[in-house]
Amino acid sequence: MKTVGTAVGAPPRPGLRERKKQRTRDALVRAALELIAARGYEGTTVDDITAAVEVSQRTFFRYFASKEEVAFFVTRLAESHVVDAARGRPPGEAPLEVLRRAVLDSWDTINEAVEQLVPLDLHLRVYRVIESTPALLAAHLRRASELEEELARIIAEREGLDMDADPRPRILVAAFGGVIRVAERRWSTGDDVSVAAMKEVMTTCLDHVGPALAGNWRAG
Amino acid sequence: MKTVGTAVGAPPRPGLRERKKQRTRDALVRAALELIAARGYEGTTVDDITAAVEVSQRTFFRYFASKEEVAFFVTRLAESHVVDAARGRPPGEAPLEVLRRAVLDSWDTINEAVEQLVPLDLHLRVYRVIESTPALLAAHLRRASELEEELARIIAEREGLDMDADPRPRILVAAFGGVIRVAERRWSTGDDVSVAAMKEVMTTCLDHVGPALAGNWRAG
DNA sequence: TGTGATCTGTCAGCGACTGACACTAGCCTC
DNA sequence: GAGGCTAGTGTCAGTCGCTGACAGATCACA
Repeated sequence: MKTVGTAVGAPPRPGLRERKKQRTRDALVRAALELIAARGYEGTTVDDITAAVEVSQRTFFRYFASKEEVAFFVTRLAESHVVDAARGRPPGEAPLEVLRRAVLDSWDTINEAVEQLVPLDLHLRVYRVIESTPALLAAHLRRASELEEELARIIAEREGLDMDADPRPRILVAAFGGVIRVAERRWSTGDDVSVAAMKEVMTTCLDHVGPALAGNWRAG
Repeated sequence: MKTVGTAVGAPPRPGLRERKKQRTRDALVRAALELIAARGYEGTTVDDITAAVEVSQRTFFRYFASKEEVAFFVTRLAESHVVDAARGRPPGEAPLEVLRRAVLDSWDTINEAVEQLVPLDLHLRVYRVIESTPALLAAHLRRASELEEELARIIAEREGLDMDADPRPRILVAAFGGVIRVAERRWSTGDDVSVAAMKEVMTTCLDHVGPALAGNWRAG
């Protein structure tokens, strides 16, 4: 009984108000990312962003809890895709394989979803700013640790374990997460920033974990 | 020719000025940690801290770059001990063993050094605040990642590798670091907060990594 | 069309942090 | 021991991120 004149089952087309909100939110995100990519994070004030979109500062903070949050808007999208992919893995699959496939397979849909919002190139430039800005890097790592907690929950549930009694889900995910971050960094600072390259870097990094943990590796 | 009246080779006793600085720095750290442990991080303003020590806010920021920094003063001590321990490991030892021993063996000297500055119990209470305050947790993770970078450098050097060409040092350290963080958290939230308990938690967590990464672990 | 819920802008204010300046106190030389 | 030099401190003013309170505008819906 919310709207009239729309077919049952069809997604009720949002009203004017909702669409307006969506538009200003998107405009804020785009302006923010553009400015951050160009002038850096600290070099961009919230007033700069709101001036570009012609809204008040107060409005900005009604959409985003902090200046940080807008910088991670796209990243957030990617994270939710990974979680969904992990949830969708077939039962019985080995835990590490679940994580591996969740990350690798979700990349295509991630890029597609990102493009809807901002150019992929812009996102990459912002990502590099995140990696090189202490305050943002800290926030990024905290977000990553929250994502790991979520993934650990999924693994624990799949395996029928109590996360607080058995440390293995968190351990696996923590080790995995550490490796992913190394791979992310190698990819974003490398020459080839294509999706294929990203997958390749991830794969080789993951393949190195076992051997790296096992004993002496003089035989490079 | 710096001072007169002190035997050659003896550490030149710092002048009155230097001692005064040391005293206010220590007083600020102690007051800050006490307040943070009692009222939480956000509940403690810099003005609260400086009022307790009777110095101006400006002085605080000449000693510490940020409010965060003072919260990590003790943590910082511990970190440097771990790095030193890793550097002191005998050549030829396997990389993972270097990290393991560096962390486990340095704990005794860490606690000793911490006690010089503040009661161990206070440090533990502050640590729990760090873990439960988003802003501090983020900073903590960033610091940890810097520590990992340093450890990766040490490993790479020991093994005669170029860190930027060979990802294995960073991968190993990242995986290791992830596990250590899980162990830290398990320990700090558990009942037994003794050093022995800490070592035991670390050991069991580290022993789980290999098996956790390897395939299916239904056999609990 | 009018009524009520939502969204927005303005304003005032807090807390972290910084630059500039003046003042004080330990240091060092003569 | 008086002098100047330097380093440490306090005061002040200002920026930036962020929030609560209020008032006016805008949309939804009967």
